[in-house]
Amino acid sequence: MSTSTRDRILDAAVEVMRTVGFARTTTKEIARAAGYSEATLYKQFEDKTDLFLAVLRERMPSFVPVLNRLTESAGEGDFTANLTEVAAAAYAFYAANFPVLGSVFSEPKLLAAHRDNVHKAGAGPHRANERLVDYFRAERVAGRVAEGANLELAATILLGACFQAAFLSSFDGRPEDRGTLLDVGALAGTVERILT
Amino acid sequence: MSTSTRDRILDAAVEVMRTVGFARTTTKEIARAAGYSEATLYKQFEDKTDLFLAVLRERMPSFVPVLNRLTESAGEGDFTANLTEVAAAAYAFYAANFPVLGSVFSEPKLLAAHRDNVHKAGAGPHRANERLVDYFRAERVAGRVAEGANLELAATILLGACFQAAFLSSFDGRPEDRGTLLDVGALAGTVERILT
DNA sequence: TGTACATCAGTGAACGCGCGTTCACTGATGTAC
DNA sequence: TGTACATCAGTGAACGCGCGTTCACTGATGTAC
Repeated sequence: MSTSTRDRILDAAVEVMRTVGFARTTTKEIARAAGYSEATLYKQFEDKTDLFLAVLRERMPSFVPVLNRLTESAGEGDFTANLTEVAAAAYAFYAANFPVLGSVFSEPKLLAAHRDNVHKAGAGPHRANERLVDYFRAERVAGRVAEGANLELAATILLGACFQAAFLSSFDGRPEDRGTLLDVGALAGTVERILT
Repeated sequence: MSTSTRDRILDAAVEVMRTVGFARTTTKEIARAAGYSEATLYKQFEDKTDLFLAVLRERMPSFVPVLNRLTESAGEGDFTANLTEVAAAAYAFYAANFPVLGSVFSEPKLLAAHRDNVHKAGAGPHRANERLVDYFRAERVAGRVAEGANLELAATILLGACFQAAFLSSFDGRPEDRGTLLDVGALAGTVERILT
């Protein structure tokens, strides 16, 4: 089972975006990286915007599966360890994708189209917050989260801290130094205290 | 005292960036918005990158002054009210500037040059976190913050929550709805509890 | 005062370049009889 | 089996356009005598 032409183009596009940046991601560069002529891109996609939207839709990973898995096994494992896992996954995701995510804001038309796509699919960046709240709710049922706790705020705090730390390390050009910039363990501990 | 040609160009550039987006901010558009010919841009700036760097350096506001003022009057006023003020200022700043800030990631060369500029000036986005820690430290001296509190984490939590909320509202295209997306008062209260 | 010249902010029109996009084409593979 | 034709993934070369940039120029203002 070899990968399709379309898949190879999408892979090439996301690689070019990551290496030379969104603004320099031209049809020529994508074709070159994919090993096809530019004309082939236009057999697979209507135009450049269509190709970009497909990359955004089909090549952006997510850490929502981590949240779903935790929700299913709520009440099990060490609570702090679970929160640490969420924070680490969130940080890794944001740090890996901040440059691409941010770049989309440079083309308002593309951003609007992507937002509509994502909205129709019931997805979007706010989805992570909602799913984290779902997990907290499940833990509340399991008795590990207090009744009066502000779940939305706790989720914003946990993900927001990871998001900002990822932004700072992307800005400094070193997306790897997660340990120095954010102590995910301490963050998890603090969020746990907020929830209990 | 009329504004200089240079100032008018910078004002026009930042306006165009905000209205049509970074990718569509061409020399033609800037000249048009400023009321000059394109040639005039090149009398004031070496090239387009030089102009963009000047915009980033001289036209990006900051909420650091808010933090400095609070630090100077540490121990005064209501602590929660102070934290709420910080959160509101941070949210307003991030929401207003996220599109431009994010767009810079689309041009890695520009990002690197801006990072160096900002680094030489002793500034940068991490500066807000540092100055907030300074404020917390001053409040610790004033007796309103506990000795063992993790000040860096508290700062990341406060600013990170604002940052992510600003991102979400920018993504949804409505940078104004601060009230619905983030309860700055509840956030301030939670951060205060972390610190005491 | 008038006159000659220097300075300087600003411009119209052109430039080469690289972009996204298209078109007529090729050559390999599959199919019918 | 060979032959004639259809299909289809992929391309080389060109296209018009809008970009950033430059150049020779203008016309108003300042200055010297």
